[in-house]
Amino acid sequence: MSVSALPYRQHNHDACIADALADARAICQRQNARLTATRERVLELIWQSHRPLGAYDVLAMLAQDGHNAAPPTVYRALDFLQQYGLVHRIASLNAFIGCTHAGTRHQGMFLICQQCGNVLELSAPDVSDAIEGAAADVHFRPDSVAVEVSGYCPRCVDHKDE
Amino acid sequence: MSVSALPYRQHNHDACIADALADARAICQRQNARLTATRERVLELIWQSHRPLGAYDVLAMLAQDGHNAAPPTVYRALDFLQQYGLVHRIASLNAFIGCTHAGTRHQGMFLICQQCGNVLELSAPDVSDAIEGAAADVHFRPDSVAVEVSGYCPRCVDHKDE
DNA sequence: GAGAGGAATGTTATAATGTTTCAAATTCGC
DNA sequence: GCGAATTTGAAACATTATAACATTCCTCTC
Repeated sequence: MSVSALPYRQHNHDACIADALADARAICQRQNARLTATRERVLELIWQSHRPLGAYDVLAMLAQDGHNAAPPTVYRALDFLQQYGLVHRIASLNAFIGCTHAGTRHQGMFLICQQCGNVLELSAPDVSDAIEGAAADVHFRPDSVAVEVSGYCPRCVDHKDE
Repeated sequence: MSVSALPYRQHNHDACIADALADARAICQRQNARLTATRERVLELIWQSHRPLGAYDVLAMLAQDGHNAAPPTVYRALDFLQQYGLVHRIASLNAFIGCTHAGTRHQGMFLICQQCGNVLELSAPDVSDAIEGAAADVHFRPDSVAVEVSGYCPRCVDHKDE
């Protein structure tokens, strides 16, 4: 819950990882969910950066550990992590990213930088409200919402044409 | 531009198709874009329902026409249609749907019914504004926005537990 | 209306992403 | 420890998407 809000700013990323893992352990314990070694390792790998990772990227990194895993291993771990709100899947990228609001009730909005690939997850109540409102207007009942915004982060917007 | 706003309501769907094709022809002519036979046929197929179609679904339907096409044919046609705003890709479904706001400047929001599979595209200025605002707050410059809401349409919300 | 140049399509192969299935191992509650 | 349930392993397969290169078609110019 203590994670820096701005991935593209200088920060001690090891702290991001450590925080995320600590949060995950707490969340799983509270819900009697088993954060097994594989699952934890996958979460750690996902958190290596603020760039989303594909399932097969994770698979390759596991292979470097000497863990000779097959695709289902990774997908299962990712399913588990998603279920407990520890990672999100970015549909437009077929990739996964660590959740920066784990444990809190939220509906993510993702700002994806086309240049550097970093993704910032925002919790934007205004956006959620507007979506709920628009859905209610046509009597649609939302279940899950994905807001994925592709564009340029503050660092990259200036150097776009170089 | 004359298309019914509510896919799951009774309507003369042939009119949807005819309108969409007429709009497409006008839009392409205005921009000197070639709406070739294949492209038009793909658009027509996409419009067969208000449910999104996968590229390989389109491919299979083309095959029934006797058109022995390969995947690139379909993907190229879809790319073209997307480029001119005639279809949208729903990332969370890996599928494509006819645009109900073709020709107008808009940023779609998609309401996807988990039960019946119909998709309603809304043009929701409130949502767009909220997203732009939230992005601006963190100095992010949006380029393209995808809002995909999964849930239950009015028709299905009542019969959900049967 | 011949021919050059560009756009569109055909064709083959392959890459990337995700799932099914069943067996083996581990963990949990008793 | 023992049975049940959960988790993981392993092999095969399904689905979605692209690369690369050849060919055809269209348009424009002369």
